[in-house]
Parts: sequence; C-alpha cells; structure tokens
Amino acid sequence: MRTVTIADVAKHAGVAVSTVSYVLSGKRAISATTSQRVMRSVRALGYHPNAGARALASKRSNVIALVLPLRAGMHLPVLMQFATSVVTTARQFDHDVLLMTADEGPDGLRRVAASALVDGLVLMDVEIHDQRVPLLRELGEPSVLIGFPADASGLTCVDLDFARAGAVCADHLASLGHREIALLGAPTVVYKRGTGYAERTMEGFAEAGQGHGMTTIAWPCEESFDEVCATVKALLEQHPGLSGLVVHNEAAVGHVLGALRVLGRRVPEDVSVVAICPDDVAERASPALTSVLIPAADVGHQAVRLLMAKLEGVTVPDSTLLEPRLTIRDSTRRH
Amino acid sequence: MRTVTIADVAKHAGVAVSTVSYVLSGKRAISATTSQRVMRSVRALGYHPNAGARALASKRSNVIALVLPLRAGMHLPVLMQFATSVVTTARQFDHDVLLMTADEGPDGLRRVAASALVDGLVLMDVEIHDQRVPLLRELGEPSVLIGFPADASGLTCVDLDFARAGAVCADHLASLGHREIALLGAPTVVYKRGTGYAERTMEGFAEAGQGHGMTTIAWPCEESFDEVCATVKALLEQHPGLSGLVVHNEAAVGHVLGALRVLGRRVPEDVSVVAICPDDVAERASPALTSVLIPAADVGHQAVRLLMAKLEGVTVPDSTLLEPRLTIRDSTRRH
DNA sequence: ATACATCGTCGAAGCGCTTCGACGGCCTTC
DNA sequence: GAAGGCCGTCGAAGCGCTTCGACGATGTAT
Repeated sequence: MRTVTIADVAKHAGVAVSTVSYVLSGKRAISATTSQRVMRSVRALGYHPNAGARALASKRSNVIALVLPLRAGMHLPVLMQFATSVVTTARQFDHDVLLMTADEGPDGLRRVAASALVDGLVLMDVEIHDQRVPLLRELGEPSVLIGFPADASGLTCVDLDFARAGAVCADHLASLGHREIALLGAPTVVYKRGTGYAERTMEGFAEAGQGHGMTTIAWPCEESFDEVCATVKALLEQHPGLSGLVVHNEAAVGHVLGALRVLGRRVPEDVSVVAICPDDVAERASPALTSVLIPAADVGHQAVRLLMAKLEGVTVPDSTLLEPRLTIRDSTRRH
Repeated sequence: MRTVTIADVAKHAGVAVSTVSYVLSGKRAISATTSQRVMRSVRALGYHPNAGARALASKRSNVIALVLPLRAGMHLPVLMQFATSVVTTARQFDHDVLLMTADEGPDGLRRVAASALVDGLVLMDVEIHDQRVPLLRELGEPSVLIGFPADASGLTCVDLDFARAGAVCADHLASLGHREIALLGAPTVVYKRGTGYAERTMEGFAEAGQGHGMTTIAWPCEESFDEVCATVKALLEQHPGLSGLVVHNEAAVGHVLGALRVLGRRVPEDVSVVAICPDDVAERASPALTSVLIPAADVGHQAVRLLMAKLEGVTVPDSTLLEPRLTIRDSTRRH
C-alpha cells in the first residue's frame, strides 16, 4: 500500500496539484465546487501531506521544540503539566512538539535550529542565569521562555506571578489576624542556583507581610521528613508567637503537616498553613490545605499562544505574568 | 545569513554534492583525504543538514514519537523519568523525540504515521485493554510498548517485572521472619481500569507470600491522608498479627508512614514497611524506606534500543522484563 | 600484455510539496 | 463595445537532500 500523495489526490479529483495545495492551505481563493471535490478525494484516499516535503517546500516544519532542563529538585509533576498543556495547545495550532532535554547542551538547540527541524522554541524552567539565554539571542529563533532570566530584554517570557503568590499567602494570613508568619521554601540548593521563582515568592511574601505590619520569616527547607521536622521545630522554638506558615515546596508539604502533628501542634487551631502547590496535593492532605495554585496548564497554553503569534509575525508583550489563585480549605483560620 | 546547504559544503571542499552526502552518511567508501577535507568544510561553515529535505529524500525522519496517555492517577514523576531517558537514548541514535498525548485520539497516531513525521513509536503506560493497540496493528508502524496489553502477540513490549517486584517484597519480609503481610496498592480506580502492572504486582506478591507459607492480604489504597489512615487502621484491626506492609503507591507512601505514627505503631519495631517507589521518595521518608526501585530510566532506554533495532530491520524479542532492585534501608527488620 | 574487478567520485534524477507567474473567462466601467 | 480587473485554475520551478548508475583510474588475475 503505497502512501498517497498530493498527485494522487489531484488525479482523483481531476484538478492540478497546485489546486489541491491551495484548497488545503487556503492561500488562494478556490471555488466552492472544486474545493468540495478535492476534499472528497482527500477523504476518500485518506491523504495526509508528507511532513518532510511540506517542510522543505514551505520552510516551516509545523513543529516546535519544548526544551526541559533536567536539574535536581525540579517539580516533576508541575513540569509534566506544563508539557502536556504545551502539546495540547500546539495541536490546536496544527503544530507538533519535539521534546528536548538540555543534556545535549547548547549544541542541541543549535542543531535543531540550523536543521530547520522546528519553527520555534519553548524553554521551560528558565533560571536567572540561564546558559540557554545567550544562545537564544545568537540563534534568533522565535522563542518563548517559561520563567525569567536576569536580563529578559528582547525576550518573551511567561510565568506565574510568584511575587503575587507569596503576597496572596501573606494577605490571606493577615486578613485572618495572624501577626507573625513564616515561609518555608525550596531546598537551599535551589536558591543557590539563582532560581527566580523561589526568590520572587519570598520577596512578595516578605513585602506584603511587612505592608500589613506583620513579622515575617523566610527559611529554605530541605525535603526529607527528618530535616523538615527539625526545621519546623527550630522555627517554632525561635518564634513562639508564630501562628501562620506558608509552604512553597511540594515535596515537603506532606512532611510539614506530619512534623506539626508530631510536635503536637494542631492545624488550623494552633497554626494556619497555606501551601503553594497543585490542587491534588492540597486536597490529599489532612486537613485539606488552603493553597495557591500554580496554573501550569495556563502557563503552557500562553507560552504556545505567544510563540504562534510570533511565528505569524505579530508583536507580543515581553512579559506575561499569570495571576495566582487562592483556594481556601481547612488549614487556615482566624487567629 | 542564508542557511548553509550541502551544495555550499561541496563547493567549499571542491567535491560533488553526492560525495559530501556519502561522507556524512558513510554509505559508500570515500578516501580518507577527501573525507577529511569535507569534514573540515562542514565544520568551517557550520553545516547542519536540513531535516525536511533529508526526510523527503531518504524516507526517514530520524524522529520517533513518544505517546503518553493522560489519565488520572498516573505516576507523573516516573513518567517524566521515562520520557527523559527516552529522549537521551534516542539522541544517542541520532533521533529526536516527538511528544504526543493521546487526547488527540487515534487520529493523532494515524496522522503522524501517514505524514511520515516519525519513523516509529514508543507508547507509554499501556494498559490491558488499550485502545491504541489495535490501531497500532493496523498502521504497521514500528513500535515498542511500555507495559503489556492483554494480547501482546506480534508486539514488542518492555516493562519492569512487577510480579517479581511484588515477589521480592514478600521474599524480603519472609526472610525477616514475618508471617502475616499486606500489600497496599493503587487506588481502586486503577484496578478497575485494568492496569496490568498493579495487578501483576499483587499476584506476584500473593504467590510468593503463599509460597513461603505466609498469610497475605492485598488491598487497594486511596491517596488522601484521611483515607490512608482509615485503611491502615482497618487493616491493623482486622489483622492483629500483621507485621509487614508493602506499599505500592507513590502518592500514599508518605501518608502510610504518617498513619502508622498517628496509630502509635513504630516502624520498623512494630511493623516493617517496604515501598515500591523511586529512591528519592524512599530516602526522604523517616525512617528511610526499604524499597524496590522502578527502573524507569532503564525501561526508557530499552524501549528506544529495541525500536532502533526494529528500524534497522533486526528481529527483537517480543517481551522484555526488567529486574526490580531491592534496597534495604531502615524500615524493615527481623520479626 | 589483456581482461576484469574494485574503488572513489561525479552527475542527475527524483522525493512530495509550495508558490510564482501566466492565462483564459467573466464582470465592470466608461 | 473596448479596455481593464478580478477570479479560479494550471504548469513548472524549485526546496535540499539521498541514491542510482556511470565512469575513469587503479589493482589483480591470467
């Protein structure tokens, strides 16, 4: 069963090859009758354009690259959500997604760009000092970053507004009458690396808290149960007046609750807890956690939308920040 | 800066276009001197073959598809590990990876196959009654499945040997002198769906346990803390002699430990716990969990290896099962 | 010395598609 | 009623690569 080509369709429909092409692409007006006849033939023969030939002739592959770094301490589930929403959205624009990891290094990006394998790039989990950024400038491929590098000039970046997320947590606790609150963040290694979102959350949290006249503390937090326990214990001892806790560390959130249980602190009677994490993690906890959602699907969707706009030659905003969403559950209460 | 083509390289090196092609592909003998000259030109000009043109002429795109279903209750982190090892391995064979989700339905596979966008497929998380399987047979695209459908005849499948994994847990507990042991598995919905690996783990566990003359219990396990608590409590009440627990549910494993703590059972003094989960989850727990590893990276690697062999026309085994690896940590002891 | 492989290289023919220019036929417009 | 426009369609020229057959130049066997 030889694969069916555009020539087969043309013959079957009794028109020229170029006519079929124009019907399919809509780049020239074709009469309704011809168009219908062609479409019937397309369906009858089960025609699918050959991707290579199309790419060669049109200089567009209809494929975008999704570039994941692979670092320790990444939020795997969230990444996965990003990835799937990127794929789904790309398909809506008739594009496919090539999955790349950064372990091929800069050459990977170079290769993919130079070989015209992809029309554009979506880079995930961009850090403050990301090696991929200068390369991106050099290549001049259309691209969208998820996350913000130090120098974002001339780049298109999308992310959740983490500063707002931190602030929303502080605001919520303030509104409940808490006066002394703490943020438990990512492991130290993440801050050392210069990971923008972690720092921005802290800043937003501290700023908002202080704006409400609260005392704010912000500590990094490792991810093993024993370390979380020790951290929480030390935190409560050093700050006896502490009544509100924000956890921005998906792997540790379960352990924080366990630690409070072990230490005999009730949630929310003794201490209110807000998590920055996906809804399923928050709902699975006991008590169900008041949480701020990272809208991973939205971010992926926006990233692709922006990239598609750029491919069309449309100018897009440099920076897109997505609003965090607070869901109040059972782990916070009036103090 | 026009993109550099094979003709540019040929001119620069003073040879014919076809000679350059043969140097690069190695499909015909070329003298060492010519070859070197060509390679020098390739580097000097920064030549990268145009993917579309190559695919069109050679009928091979050097891209494989990675097809993820998107279902509730999936092990996201493990999936991610699969995915990255697939990408890394594919690159070693000079292939790229197209990421597809099944939400485009069967048409997605059909489209990708018919358009010659990919040379082959890796399907992840295949279920007992997977809709993609009949389609795969129809398309006749080279493919490898991760997981086993009910009828695997004529297909190439790879997976961790989950029956062995269950058995290894039972064996380990038996060797420590436990007489009554239980398996806490996936949520009910996963079994209902007919998910092979969950059932196979249970069977391997039960069979091995009974082989040692032990009493074995196997229960599904939901993933919220409260439900886990209730389940563990009921389990211990109904089986007072129970001293060994196997947890095959990544999301619940932390909660099981928390539940035991709440119920006043010490690990490992009162009850030994073995988890089937990634090492980082096991190490993060307190006490660090004796665990059986799901070698996600290996599975991905093998899947790609097999697919590449098939693309070369080599015959490969229908079924590849990977040995689970038991790591003894602090959560199990002699009874 | 002749016949015949073998080796290294070249030229040209596509691969299946898009797109440009051309060209009839038809409708306006004065 | 002639000049000009627009519409719908066609043919052909590539896009950049692989691969086939051809062809001198060597090397080997007779």
